[in-house]
Amino acid sequence: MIRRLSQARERGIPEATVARLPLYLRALNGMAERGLATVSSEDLAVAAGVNSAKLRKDLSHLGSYGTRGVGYDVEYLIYQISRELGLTQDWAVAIVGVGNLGRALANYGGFVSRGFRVAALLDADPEVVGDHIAGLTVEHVDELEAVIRRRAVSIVVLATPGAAAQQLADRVIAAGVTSILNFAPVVLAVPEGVDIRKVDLSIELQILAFHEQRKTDRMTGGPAMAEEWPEAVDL
Amino acid sequence: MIRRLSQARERGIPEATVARLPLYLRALNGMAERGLATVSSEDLAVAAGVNSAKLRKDLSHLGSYGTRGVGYDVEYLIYQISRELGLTQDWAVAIVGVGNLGRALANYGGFVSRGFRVAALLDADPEVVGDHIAGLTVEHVDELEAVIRRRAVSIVVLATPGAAAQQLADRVIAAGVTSILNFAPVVLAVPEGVDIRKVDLSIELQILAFHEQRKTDRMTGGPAMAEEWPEAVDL
DNA sequence: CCCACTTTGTGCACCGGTTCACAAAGGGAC
DNA sequence: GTCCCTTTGTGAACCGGTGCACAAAGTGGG
Repeated sequence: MIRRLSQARERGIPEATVARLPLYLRALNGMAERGLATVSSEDLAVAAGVNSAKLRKDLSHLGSYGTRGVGYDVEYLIYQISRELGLTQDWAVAIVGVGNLGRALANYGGFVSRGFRVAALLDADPEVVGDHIAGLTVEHVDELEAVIRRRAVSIVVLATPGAAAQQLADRVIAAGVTSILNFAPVVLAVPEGVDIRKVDLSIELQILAFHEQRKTDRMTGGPAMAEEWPEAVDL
Repeated sequence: MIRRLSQARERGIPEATVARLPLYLRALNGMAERGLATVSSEDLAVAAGVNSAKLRKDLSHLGSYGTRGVGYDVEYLIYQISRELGLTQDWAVAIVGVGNLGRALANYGGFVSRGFRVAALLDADPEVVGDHIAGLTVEHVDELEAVIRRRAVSIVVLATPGAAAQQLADRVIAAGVTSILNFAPVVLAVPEGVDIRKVDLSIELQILAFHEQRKTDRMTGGPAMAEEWPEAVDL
């Protein structure tokens, strides 16, 4: 991949920084609503739950948008971060799978607020097709490719059972989509150039359980040598 | 914090490894269902979507459970990972906030499957309290502390609007809960020793949008020097 | 204009995590 | 028992990201 860019400033923003920009944006929007004109890195960092040095380094990757001795202009910084994240344009999102989760996502206000527009709902169940949810009519998943093209969908949210996810991912990718948010509990195989993000409720709970166990173990005096495969269990 | 453990093997499992163990577990369960007795690090790594060296190093933190020249015993490894994650015990989970998302979570099968049991649903809306969802009756959030104690809840899922989340977090922590899965779009402040995990749909979409913009920019020849605050916008 | 004060932007040391590459260990054939 | 093949477990180099600490830059008061 060629790395030559016309900009003098190299535009390689670290992934970890990108993941935090939405956090800063949210904190800044709260501040703008409360009428603050400027904010220091220290205050913004506290509001976003990070340390101030990290915040300053993150922002420095976008450019030099602060004023020493003063801080950052709230509105200006909101604009710069929004632009960097691509939220100044509007993104058509299709939700595939209109079960409990798909419905929740369709009705979730947080989507619409910032540049995202739910443009289509699709499902395979004839029982569900035709339902009206969040101002949209559920379409049959057979129409997937046509809908993606017609509505200029660029981001697809997969909220289907695990078994269907890979096949659907293949189809949306074939239809030209390169950004997928996957809620199905499977590891999707995708070609180079396609971005997948995964949200897995069950994994999050398991991570919590690990730490919870660790905490209670500590109080009750450790795992009591339970290192071995118990006799009772059958290999 | 005292770091003396009776075990010879130091039990400090890296956070990154903990986050992948559920992935391995899922892949292994699939293999067990298909009747595989043993699996090599290479095959398991492919199924989990990681590289095999990483997989082996991850598993080595749990102990030396493989056989050189052969691979890992599927059932045995399932047991070891489950035990490490604390899934051999059952965890009572309370879901606070029974809106669209809370309902979806309550009905989500993936919870129950592995050691987790939804033990309570709570909401502030009198309209919702008393509803029967997934075999449970929604209780009023005033009962929060009593319910946590009575049902021995150790993990709380917050699926409320952002405005209510911090206050509710404070209450569940005061009631003795130290593991929280937060879906509300706010940064929660919590004391030392409390584990928070956050799932934020809007942030995931924004990260996708960033990369999507980057990809389309590349095709259309870059951001065309759009570095400056446009004249039209009012500071 | 100059000085004291505030706050940004960043060089640098550090740290956790990833990857490579290989020695060690076990299995199976003969 | 010996040899060859497979696959694990891990030392070591590497890499991205974090946090400290400070110089540079700007503000406001006198």
